[in-house]
Amino acid sequence: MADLVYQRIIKDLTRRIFAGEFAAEMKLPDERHLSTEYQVSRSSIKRALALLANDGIVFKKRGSGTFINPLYLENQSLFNYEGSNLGITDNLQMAGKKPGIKLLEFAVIPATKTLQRDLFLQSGEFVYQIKRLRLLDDQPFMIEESFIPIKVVPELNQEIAGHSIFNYLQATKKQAVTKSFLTIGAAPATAEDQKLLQLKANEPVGTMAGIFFLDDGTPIEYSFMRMHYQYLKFNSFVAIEP
Amino acid sequence: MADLVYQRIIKDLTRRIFAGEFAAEMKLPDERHLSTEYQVSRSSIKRALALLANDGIVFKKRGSGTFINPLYLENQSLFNYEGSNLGITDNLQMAGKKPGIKLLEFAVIPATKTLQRDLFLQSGEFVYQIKRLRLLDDQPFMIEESFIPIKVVPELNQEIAGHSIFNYLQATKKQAVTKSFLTIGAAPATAEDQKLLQLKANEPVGTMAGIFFLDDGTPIEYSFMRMHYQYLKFNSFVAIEP
DNA sequence: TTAGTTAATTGGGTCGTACCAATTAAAAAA
DNA sequence: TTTTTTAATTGGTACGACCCAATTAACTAA
Repeated sequence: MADLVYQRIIKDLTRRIFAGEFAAEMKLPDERHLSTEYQVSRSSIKRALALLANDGIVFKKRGSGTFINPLYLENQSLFNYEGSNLGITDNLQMAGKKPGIKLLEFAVIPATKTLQRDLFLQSGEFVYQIKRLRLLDDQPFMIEESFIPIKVVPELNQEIAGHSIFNYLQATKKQAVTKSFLTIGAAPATAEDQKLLQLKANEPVGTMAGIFFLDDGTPIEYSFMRMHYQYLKFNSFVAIEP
Repeated sequence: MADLVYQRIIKDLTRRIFAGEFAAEMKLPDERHLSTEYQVSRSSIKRALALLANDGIVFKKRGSGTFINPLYLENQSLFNYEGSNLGITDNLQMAGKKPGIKLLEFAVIPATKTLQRDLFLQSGEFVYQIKRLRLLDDQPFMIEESFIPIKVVPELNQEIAGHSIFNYLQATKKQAVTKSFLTIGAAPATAEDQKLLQLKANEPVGTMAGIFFLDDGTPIEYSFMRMHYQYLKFNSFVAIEP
């Protein structure tokens, strides 16, 4: 993973940032200095910094320097899309917790109108309906209901659904889920939410609904997630062109 | 705008894509061909294509080519972020509702340690503390507490704070807010939330905390927002590198 | 024909140079 | 001292060279 120069730089700079090495000035050394320090070209440094800036970890001011985004230090996102997959399982491992999955339901149903549109299916096609409870260190935190077209993984079964489906796809078909379109929201907890997520009466759930795509643009899954509100920390860096 | 090479390429390629020039194969010419065609270096072509891929307009497959994302042609609005400003007011106008602002508090306070760090202020600098209730069609939906450095807009007063500050900045200083770093979450409603937002006992609030930046990277505002949960709908297109 | 191998195609990564543009620091002038 | 001018600093853009890696097309052998 870190065999590429710019990825190595990103990894190390991120580590140093979170270790507080630049906390005094909240500013990174200039590009030319980093270039000689890491013994790589300035181009590679620029590439690494550009990606860090794109994630909102740092931001650059021409003529002034590259500065650390202080908010990023505070809120290390639960859904910190690093690595090679967008799946929940993978990202939570990075948070240092042990992810778990409890399969609640597993069925095959005809795709509804909405699913046909969202997953680009023809009328009459079928999808898996998979309801799972996600755990962190054996503590439930999210209810996930997923719909996956049968034609994508005809061999899917309860055994596979008990683990990370994205990991299975990547292992067997070498197809990584690299894009997603999500809608984040909040809602009062239902009775089921309260029971499964161990919520008190007035505690809400965070919701995430969205489509996941393979690298080639194929929509592969529609998911609706309800999670313990304390676990919904979604960081977003938005930049629009002037 | 289009005086830069890669921006010129992006603009022209986008035009050609939507004109259907490549609709037959849904594939762009290879990078080396584009390089000679546009009489620019392959590096610039790569840069342009990388940005197009980043927006989900095309996707690249090593060894195969650069392909047009059919989803983008079919449902452009899904991926597009329109507008020239990030402010709440502006975006909600698009939803067709009439935005309103009720000023709750307006004060000048010394920047706290956290604010000093988040807004890159020196010790001893002052900020406006502005608490506002946001309305849509005269219906309250969000409590917003903002902190803006005095030095950015020394002339700010209660009159101005009663309207969109971002619009004021753009109108008077020609400085648009083009970047933001937000953390989205959910929380149970406090007594104040319930009163101001007319929430029932078990109904939660959505929270958004973040920094807003000018185009040049200057942090201009730290905001903490608590909104009626039905109004928290945050769309996010995430793509990671394979 | 089929299966396996090789070559060509195509995007990816790295390096280094050159110059530009915005900011800041230093120096000079008022 | 204050203001203005100049120089140094720092990120931005562009170019082109070189090689790598994944895919596809062409070729070869069974």
